[in-house]
Amino acid sequence: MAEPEHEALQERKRGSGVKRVYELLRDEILDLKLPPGSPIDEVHLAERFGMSRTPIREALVRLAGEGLVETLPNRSAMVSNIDFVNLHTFFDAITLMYRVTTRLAAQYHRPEDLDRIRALQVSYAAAVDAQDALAMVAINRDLHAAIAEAGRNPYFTTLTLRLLDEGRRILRLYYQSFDDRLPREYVDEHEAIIAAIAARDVDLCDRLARAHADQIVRQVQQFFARDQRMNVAL
Amino acid sequence: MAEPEHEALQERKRGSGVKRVYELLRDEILDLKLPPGSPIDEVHLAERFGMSRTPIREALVRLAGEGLVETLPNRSAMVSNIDFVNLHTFFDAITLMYRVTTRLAAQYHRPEDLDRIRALQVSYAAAVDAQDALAMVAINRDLHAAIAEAGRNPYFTTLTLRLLDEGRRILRLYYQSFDDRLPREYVDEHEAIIAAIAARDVDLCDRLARAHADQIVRQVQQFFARDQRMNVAL
DNA sequence: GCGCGATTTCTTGTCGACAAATAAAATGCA
DNA sequence: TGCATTTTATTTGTCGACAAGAAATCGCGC
Repeated sequence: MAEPEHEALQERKRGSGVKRVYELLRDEILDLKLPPGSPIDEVHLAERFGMSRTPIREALVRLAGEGLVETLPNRSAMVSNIDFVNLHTFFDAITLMYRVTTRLAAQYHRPEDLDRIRALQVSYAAAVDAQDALAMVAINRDLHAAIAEAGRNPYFTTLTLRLLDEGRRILRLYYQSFDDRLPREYVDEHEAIIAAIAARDVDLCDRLARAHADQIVRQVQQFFARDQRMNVAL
Repeated sequence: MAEPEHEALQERKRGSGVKRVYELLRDEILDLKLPPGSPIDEVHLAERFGMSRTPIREALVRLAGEGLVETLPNRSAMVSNIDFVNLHTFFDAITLMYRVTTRLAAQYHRPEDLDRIRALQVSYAAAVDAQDALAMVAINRDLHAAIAEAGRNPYFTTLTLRLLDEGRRILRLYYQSFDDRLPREYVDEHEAIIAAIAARDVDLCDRLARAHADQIVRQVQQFFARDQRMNVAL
């Protein structure tokens, strides 16, 4: 019998329910705590969070809108699968978004954007030094999200965020394969990109972002190519 | 007293309610029948569609996810405003998506894609000949959507669709300014793009798509620059 | 023992109702 | 009369319940 999530026997405020379950469910999906393909039972979640099915439902609809859960009519929703067959479409998209958002950041960033980006870069380097792969993945997402924000194009920012989140699941599979020796080179590449943004050098940003993305893509592809899990997951 | 939408006193099937109200509401927003900024009353919609508030609510959540309605906590949802100040971000985004999806279409299209695209192009030319601006806008959307589909990258396709829909509202304002003499040149440009896709000429696709997008952007920008409505809407 | 249909169970989709939160109206006071 | 405060009214957010659809179970005939 699942307890109603320790702290919250009562709801704190009126609109907080959906937000809580949305964010937590989201995190659990992206952290692979809820494995792709696993079914999602509404009543189960309702008792777990100690609330009615209505707010659960709304959270699921939102997650479905972002492609994180799939819903079939009259059947249980499930955590959406990672499409290994068409993984290249993901790589194409995130490579382009890396390039575009970095270019725009070079054009439109403001001083406070650079402060945020540099602070994240410090955290990123610390995570690499500490060999903390999980933190590294999470901060990498936040770093590129901050760069996208600095570009100030909401359409590109939205797509980039979606790709970064989807990428969190993929990188999770990737980085958990080598628990030691996190690549120091990403830190240097980030450093170069940030410098190019600060210098407002658009072309250099484009080249660096493309090289950065290509490098990640190459490594992840190599990993999936030699890993059996890929074929199993098909 | 609003009648429950003529035909449907009873629901046809179980899951059809949300879909119906979602699509209709969506169309009304994109056709500017529901002007930007107008509030959306849930109970009003509920009686209008002859159903409970629950499915209405779900449709609104979905529309909010696509950015077509904005919701404030404990306050009425409203049709999202068109952000004239940052219109250039929209133009940047749709220009890039035109280029990318057309390139990808050249690479990955299949014969049946070309059939669909050519059929839409015929409809488009017919709409131009008939001086039907509304149909022209709608078919233009479907045509570029079909091109994006042929490119087979769901991330780009999703963003392109969102931009095309948002663009439907903007083009609506634009085209209703001149009711006669619809530009024949767009037909020719489309024709050239389709030929380049069929020839699988990626570079040509890129150039043509960019020129096509730039041309539309230029015209619309000129329109908004000289139109007072822009400043009013700020 | 096994295939196939009926029945039961289980989960979702929808409903009507109630309470919280906000907006609007009315009241009191200077 | 003008402003602050209380009261009312409207609208959302959440709830529990019920019915429809689909999956699982059971029963029956072969």
